[in-house]
Amino acid sequence: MTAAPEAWLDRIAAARDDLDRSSTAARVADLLRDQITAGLLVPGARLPEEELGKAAGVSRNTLRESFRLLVKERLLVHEFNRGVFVRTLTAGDVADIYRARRILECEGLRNAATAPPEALARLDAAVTAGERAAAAGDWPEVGTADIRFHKAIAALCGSPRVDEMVRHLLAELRLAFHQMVSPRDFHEPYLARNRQLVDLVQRGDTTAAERELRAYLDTAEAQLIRAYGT
Amino acid sequence: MTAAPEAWLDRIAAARDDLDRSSTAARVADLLRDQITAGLLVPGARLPEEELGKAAGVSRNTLRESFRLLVKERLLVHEFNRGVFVRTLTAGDVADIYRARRILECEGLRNAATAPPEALARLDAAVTAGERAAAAGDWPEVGTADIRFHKAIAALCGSPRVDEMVRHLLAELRLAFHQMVSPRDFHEPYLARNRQLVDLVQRGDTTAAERELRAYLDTAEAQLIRAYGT
DNA sequence: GAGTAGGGATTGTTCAACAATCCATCAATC
DNA sequence: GATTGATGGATTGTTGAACAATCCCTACTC
Repeated sequence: MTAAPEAWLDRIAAARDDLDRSSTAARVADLLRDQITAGLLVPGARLPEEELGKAAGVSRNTLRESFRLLVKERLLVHEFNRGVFVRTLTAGDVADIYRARRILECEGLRNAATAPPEALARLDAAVTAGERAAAAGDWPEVGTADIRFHKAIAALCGSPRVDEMVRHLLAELRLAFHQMVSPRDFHEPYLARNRQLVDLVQRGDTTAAERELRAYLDTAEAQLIRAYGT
Repeated sequence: MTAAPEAWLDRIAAARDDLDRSSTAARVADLLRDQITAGLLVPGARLPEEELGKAAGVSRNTLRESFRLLVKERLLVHEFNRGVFVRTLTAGDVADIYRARRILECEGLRNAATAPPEALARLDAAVTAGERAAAAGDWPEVGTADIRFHKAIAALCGSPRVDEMVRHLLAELRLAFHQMVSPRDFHEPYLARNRQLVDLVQRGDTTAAERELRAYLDTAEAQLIRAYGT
């Protein structure tokens, strides 16, 4: 016997939105977002309406709706009468993103004691996935697992709005990641620190965990800004 | 002699954006946002494309671009094939907004010690403006001064991204404010508490200030949710 | 009363057109 | 030689019309 008699109905209901219930503009935005976070669309690249619309198989108007969405997510910038471009982060942007991350992620750790067990489990799962990907030499996957880990930390706040903020912050940060020379050199040192962080949380020592997270973010920020040169 | 030889050039560059550099879609979005935050467009109201486009003097396509912006700001909701509506907050939404506010505003207070003096001055200015508006019986203005006060608290973080998050949170919250019966009854008790909060900050007692702010937000949230009934 | 077949109204999307703006190029001026 | 001015092509900004898809109300049937 499966769990509840209506479990499959719930699954259908949950997946309902993802089917047709979305406009083409939203789907094109998803497509572009994927290309950007995967690093295929590099910062500074221009997105011509006519050409891109033809490539995506949508009209200019629909494409422009997609652009508005991604501009609000700070992945694209819109220069009036000039077009839209993939955002290029300044060193100031990177600093501000880390400022916001420190606030939201540290708050997450402070709420670790009262967080539901499945939220804590997600922390461990993300770190484990990162370690496994590292063992397999799949460094891009290490990167996404790392991002999942930090989303899970912030999710300890238990706030959908905080979740969304962090999702946007980390998507933005990917714009900077792709200017790093080697994904491996950037991510490898953090594998052990992530594991240590989870251990501290599971041991209930949130104070030490927060101190460790701050140090973690400080060094990552410094490394990123150093690579930026700006 | 004026300061640097290029100082006026910098001023021009800084003011450059504010001129004509905005699309009609953005201007229409501003218009609608004003109507919503002023409470003239009530939650649940439907915004028909044809009719509204005619009223605003823009085409449907341009109007739809405006809609996308406001949907991302969570002031409108878009139901596929049904249209866009002014958002109606649930009790859960209100709770989540206050959860996020607690995080960001308390963090602001914790940074009060290292914040620049003009940021602290803005706190005092907002509270004073609220007191003056109350004396004049202008209760809507008391409300906007209160919002300015809380934006100033969060601004102590010194992060543009946090500023934007809080701006959106408070804009959303206005959707709930307008369901309150009397603006006066809602805002009046908080005038004295705001003043006390500023005093604590100026005295450097950020711990007491944070405690007071939490209590403040707790009661405001409870009051709002009680009025909601949901 | 429950179910169901129109059918009008609204949204989703495309297309074509034109004005406004940008940008590279070249010419003219001092 | 460097700055300014004019030219023209390319791209964006915005509009209007068109049509398919969908929703929702209504009238009808049983």
